[in-house]
Amino acid sequence: MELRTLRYFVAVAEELHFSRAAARLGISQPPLSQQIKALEEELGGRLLVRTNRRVALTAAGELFLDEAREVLARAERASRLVSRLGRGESGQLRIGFTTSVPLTPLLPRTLTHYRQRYPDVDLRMHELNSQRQIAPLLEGDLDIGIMRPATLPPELSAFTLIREPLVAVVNAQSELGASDTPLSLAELATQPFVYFSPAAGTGLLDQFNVLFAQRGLTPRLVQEVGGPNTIISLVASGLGVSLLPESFRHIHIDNVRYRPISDADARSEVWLTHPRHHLTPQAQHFIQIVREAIAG
Amino acid sequence: MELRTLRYFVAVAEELHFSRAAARLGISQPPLSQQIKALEEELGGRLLVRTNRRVALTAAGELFLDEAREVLARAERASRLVSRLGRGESGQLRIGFTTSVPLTPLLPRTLTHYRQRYPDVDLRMHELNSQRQIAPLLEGDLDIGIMRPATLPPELSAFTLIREPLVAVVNAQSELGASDTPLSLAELATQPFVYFSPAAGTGLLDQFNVLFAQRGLTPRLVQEVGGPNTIISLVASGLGVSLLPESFRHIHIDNVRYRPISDADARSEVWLTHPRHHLTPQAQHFIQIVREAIAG
DNA sequence: GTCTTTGATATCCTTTAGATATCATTCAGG
DNA sequence: CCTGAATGATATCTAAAGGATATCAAAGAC
Repeated sequence: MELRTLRYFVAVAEELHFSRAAARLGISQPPLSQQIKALEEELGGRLLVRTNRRVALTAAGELFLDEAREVLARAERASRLVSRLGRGESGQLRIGFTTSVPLTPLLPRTLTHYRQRYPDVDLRMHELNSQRQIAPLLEGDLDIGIMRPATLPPELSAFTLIREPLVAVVNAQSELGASDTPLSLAELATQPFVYFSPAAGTGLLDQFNVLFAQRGLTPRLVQEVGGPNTIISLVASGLGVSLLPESFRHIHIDNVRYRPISDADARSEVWLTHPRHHLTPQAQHFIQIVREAIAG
Repeated sequence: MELRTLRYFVAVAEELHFSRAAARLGISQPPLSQQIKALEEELGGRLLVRTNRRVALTAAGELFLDEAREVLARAERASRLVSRLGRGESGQLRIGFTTSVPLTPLLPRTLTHYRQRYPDVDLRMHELNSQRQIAPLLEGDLDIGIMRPATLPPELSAFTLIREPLVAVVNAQSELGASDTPLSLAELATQPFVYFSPAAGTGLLDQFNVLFAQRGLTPRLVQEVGGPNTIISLVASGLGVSLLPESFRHIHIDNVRYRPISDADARSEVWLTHPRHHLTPQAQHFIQIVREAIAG
């Protein structure tokens, strides 16, 4: 017994007429008669009484009609549900992101598009620093990570979403805060620094260290903190200077001034990171949309 | 999508191993891979992730596994239910019978056998006189009628279950009640008669009329009654004589004596009547068993 | 009685499922 | 790091099942 058989039987039971049912099914009448006959043989009893040019259901046929409809409905429902899920039109999408990412227009814009295109996907956003996104990505607890550059295990793959210059964060009342002109890293390194602690897990710290090390500079850290907002606050209070991606310019705080960096390699990136293989369809769609947003 | 596809998918999802699943299904591995692939294409998404010699379910696959099991279970249930009903192992059987029938051992014996063989059939016995069984038989409200000979419409068919002699029912105190020897219809016809009214609907009345008319006898009816028990009671009270099938001998009432009839054609029959075509399987089985009981 | 309707039957063809042989990938173990 | 076993994918062929066409048989309708 196959679903086709059930579809055929339901058609005949509804039309009570083999030829009409066959036309409805888009097949010719003889195979339909044969299929019904085979079904009756398999079940071991008549489902239809073919009498004097009239077709009627037996008691068994009545019962089977109900049951067959039920089975077909369930099968169709299963197909629909799984199809939607498999096509990434439902289900969920779990995205990790760092603090700085919502400051750029790219992510909000992408999320808006994605929501419009896939309104039935349950979108779960998790604010996590770069390091803390890696384990969930590996374990399948996160589908996509949006993070600063980091050393990734080979199971993860990434591409650059945003490339932005670094800017100096200085106190407006301080010596360096007197101007808006570009500043070199060497100049900046003369000042006491407020920066992330290694425990903060951000990829920016690595970049920071590399940049200064390449120039033989060792800035004096006066305070290690956990988050960029704290950095900016402490700069505002005059504790020292800092170096952050340009998107933090969106954070306006009294007494804080952002100055461009003249060094050409003082740039930072935002990565989209994902498991190298076996992306969920939802994640594939998200990546598709984010790529469109970058291109457009 | 067919049930076979679902069975295949469930096997793979349970084994998480194509070759083992194929072995379990009794097919070889390549067609199984192809069927799963085709299923995934139809649904528009992956159900299984084939990674490094390990097979795992996707989210869509997990969902589809549940759904597929459900569909298969329902289909099997439908098949089982309908099969039982269609084979006459469940459902119901409605039998009409006249008053005299339970007096013979045939019907109780047949019912016992039938119940043993088909314990799940809902057996409904309706005590109805011969005439009143015809309409329900025609309209499908009765599957089988057990009745006295009657004129049947062509849609009904009958065969003889029991052939039994008629006996005179006489009052023990009366002149005819003095002996047990055979009596002729002519002798009996000299006495006042107690018999069925035409409204009683019994086939016996027709036979009665024919028997006497053939001999040019016109017995004097002193009382028309509705049922055989009333006839016997009235004979007991001395109102007259009567003529009944031998099975009524089982009814022992004081002052009533049964005497054989010497006329060879003074016999009656019990018929099993049924719709000529389209017997339900339950009815077919009952007829089969009743025939065995007659033969054995 | 003849014609039309309608399901069943017979035969052939097309499609699809399944078998066999082989390949590609991966991972275990030396 | 290389070799070999394990395992799913691919290619090709065969067998079976589904479906089409032609025709028949039974039963009402006129």
